[in-house]
Amino acid sequence: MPELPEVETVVRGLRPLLLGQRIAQVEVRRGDLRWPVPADLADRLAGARIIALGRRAKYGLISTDRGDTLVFHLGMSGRFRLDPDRLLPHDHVVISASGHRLAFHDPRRFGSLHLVAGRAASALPLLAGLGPEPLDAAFDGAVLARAAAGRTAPIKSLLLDQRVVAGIGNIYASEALFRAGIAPARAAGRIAGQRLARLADAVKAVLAEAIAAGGSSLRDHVAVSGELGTFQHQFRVYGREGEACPGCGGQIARFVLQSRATYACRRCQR
DNA sequence: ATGCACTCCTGAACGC
DNA sequence: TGCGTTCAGGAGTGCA
Repeated sequence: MPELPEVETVVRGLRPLLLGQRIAQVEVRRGDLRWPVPADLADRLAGARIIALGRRAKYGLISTDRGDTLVFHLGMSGRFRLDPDRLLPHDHVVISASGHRLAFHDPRRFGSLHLVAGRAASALPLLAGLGPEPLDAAFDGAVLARAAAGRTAPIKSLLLDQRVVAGIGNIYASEALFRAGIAPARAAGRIAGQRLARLADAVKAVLAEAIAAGGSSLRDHVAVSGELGTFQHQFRVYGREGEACPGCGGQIARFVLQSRATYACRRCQR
């Protein structure tokens, strides 16, 4: 569930708690997440001071004064529990810093923790293949046009391809396509450049609004504080099968596109 | 190179 | 009430 806005919300919650703090201890209680937790993770983090927190695509980045960056991915059900009274099942990794204790909690274990040398997100091999950040100026209609040229795959697949643009997931793909008036199944290579420019703008708008709302809390996402995001109340099509389209009043359709639930208005989106 | 089905995992929701 | 089934989906893998 966590897409870019949710990860951004989590990082913004972690930053004031952790910035400048020294990590006292890291306990790996269960290491077989989406990828194995590095065996030396605890040793390399213990005693280090946290000097920066950031985000790249759906990855959170926690850098230390030892030149390492702890990279986390929340997968679908990952979250951080702040100062837990007691540890629960699925609290896989516990980070104890000077002032706070954080448990990385992930029932489905689609999330992951990595430790990489270096600090600049662009230099981290793990993140090397990612496309531009959608909210950066470097992402625009021209980027989409280049990626779409000659492609017969649905435009929604392109939005979900992290090599094309990094951070969009299933929910915001549907929302952005609705705002741009483009049918999710339309072949990417058969969309005019002007419409792709509109799509890039729609991506930026929906992500920015979602960040401002603290992300979307459907099932699993919560901020570090425990606060729920509210953007799910502003979805125009996602999860609204059969409801009235905010554009034309017709019924919003749900269909499966490449084994992903997809929501769209057949009349407004072409 | 491209497209796409499959896979991992668990809990919630649903149907009988 | 209780059981079994379906669904949710990020992203890597493998095949056509």
